[in-house]
Amino acid sequence: MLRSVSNKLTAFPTRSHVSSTASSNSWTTIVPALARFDSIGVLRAAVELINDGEKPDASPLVHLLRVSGNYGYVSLCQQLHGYVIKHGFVSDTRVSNSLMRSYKTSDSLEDAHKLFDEMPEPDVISWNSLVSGYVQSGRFQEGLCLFLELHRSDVFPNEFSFTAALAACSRLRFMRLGACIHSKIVKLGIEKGNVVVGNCLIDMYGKCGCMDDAVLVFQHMEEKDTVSWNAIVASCSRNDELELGLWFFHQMPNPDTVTYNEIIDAFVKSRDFNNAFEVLLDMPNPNSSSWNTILTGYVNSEQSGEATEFFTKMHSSGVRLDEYSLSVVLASIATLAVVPWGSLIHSCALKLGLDSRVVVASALVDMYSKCGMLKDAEVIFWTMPRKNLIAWNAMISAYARNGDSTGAIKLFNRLKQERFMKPDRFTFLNLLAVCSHCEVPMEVTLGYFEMMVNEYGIKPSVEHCCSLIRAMGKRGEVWQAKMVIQQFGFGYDGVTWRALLGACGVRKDLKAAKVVAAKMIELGDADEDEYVYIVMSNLYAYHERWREVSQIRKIMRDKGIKKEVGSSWIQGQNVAIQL
DNA sequence: ATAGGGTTAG
Repeated sequence: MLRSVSNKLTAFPTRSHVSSTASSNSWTTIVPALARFDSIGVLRAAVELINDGEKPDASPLVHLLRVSGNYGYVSLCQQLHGYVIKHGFVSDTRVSNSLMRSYKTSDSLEDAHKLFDEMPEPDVISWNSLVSGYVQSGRFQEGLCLFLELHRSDVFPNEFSFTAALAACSRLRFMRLGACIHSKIVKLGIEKGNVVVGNCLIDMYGKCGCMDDAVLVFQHMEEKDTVSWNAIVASCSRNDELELGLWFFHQMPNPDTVTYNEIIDAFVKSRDFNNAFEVLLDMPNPNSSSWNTILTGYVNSEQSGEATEFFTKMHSSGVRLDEYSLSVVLASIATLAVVPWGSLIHSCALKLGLDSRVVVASALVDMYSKCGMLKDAEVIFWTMPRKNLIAWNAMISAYARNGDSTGAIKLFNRLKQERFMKPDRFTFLNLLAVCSHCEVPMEVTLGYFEMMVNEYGIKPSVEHCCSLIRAMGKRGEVWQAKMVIQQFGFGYDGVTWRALLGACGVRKDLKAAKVVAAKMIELGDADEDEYVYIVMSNLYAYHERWREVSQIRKIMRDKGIKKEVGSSWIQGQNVAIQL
């Protein structure tokens, strides 16, 4: 954690050649300046003051740490940490807590946790700071574990302790734990008189799908602020209660940009793009989010063409494009696989300086891989300054999609070596998919499946099992695959049989296919039926059983099933996005 | 001189 053993703070460029302004400064003038505004100039002066031998006490140090943390000067924070240790400030919880905050804001959560572990007597603020650090960086489970640990410690939690924990429950859809925390809050008498706690409760119930409880909390709040109203409107929109949401909206005293964005989102979720667009044009202060909401709506409802058109409109209207605008439009381009548009957005990202943001870079990896440009995806991935699990998964799925099982497995092994990074169900989904599609030995595939269940405690989903079934079926282990289907209780799920039938089709195993097809017809899912007929007619044709082929073709004609003509999705012309 | 912790939108 500590890199500097020098007595001087060197991380921050000081202006030693300039006639020192520091001599005229002192902590009495610097501290109020640091307190009033985060300025690099004042920070520089403070660092010079320390290097000139003026010893700060706790308060200036707290300010210094806050400002250097806000600017992301990790190295300076680390050197100040050294200073703090050397001059015996570690036992000062205020100083240590502000050090923790600096590490958090400069994305060094691990350093913050280490410091926390070294603190002799962490107080409730230290705990809250660390819990919220985990929650804010998306590590919800770890945050909740710490929160529960706080309850077992001798430190007494306060209202601040609950808000981050509730936020984590919201994101994880942990309704039962959230409700437990709610009852604890009521017991401690915190519920009334704290707006933020109430807001978190509304949000938690809303995100967990408990609309009624969200409304109850809202109605019982003695004091409501804009966030409370926004949270209840958001809960309505999330739970497809457009009318109720509008009802709250019309009662709201002072709607702000977030409120209007929620209303846009509510319309978008009910596929009412006209009203969404009308709100966007009528609202007082639309921002990037307002536009992004509609853009996301198009992508989510699989209207990629509309999405790219809308993006062009955003650009020509002078809307400030942010990392979300770019990542969403990249997702729509990825489904269209129009390479020139993708490159255009890539250069747009470079120009805006957003290309190394995790969401943008992950979207670029995904876009290039869906356009079949694996090498470009690799370059983006390896040049990312920070990678989260989504980025790793995007790259593994890039290999999987392009049939490179060696690449996928290699990258998976790299991921396993990463500290603080744990493969999740999506990682294994891609890994198992590539194993089932390529010539990966069955025992290797089974090994990953078992690793997922035993080592990482991930419950296999239908999709995971389908990959396993496909892998077995392709190797002629149809009966074993049938056992997997039964064993995991997916016997009534047409998708699993479909996977097996597909595998039989690959192996040209007519005998096994007939058994599986009969099972699928018995389940009677219309969409699956269609697939059965196509696979079976191809199989009969392969075995030159023309009588059966014409019988099946007749059934297909009667049912109006048509065979899609195979074609490539990659497009390479007609640049329609104008930037 | 003396400001370490919390919530809502894509």
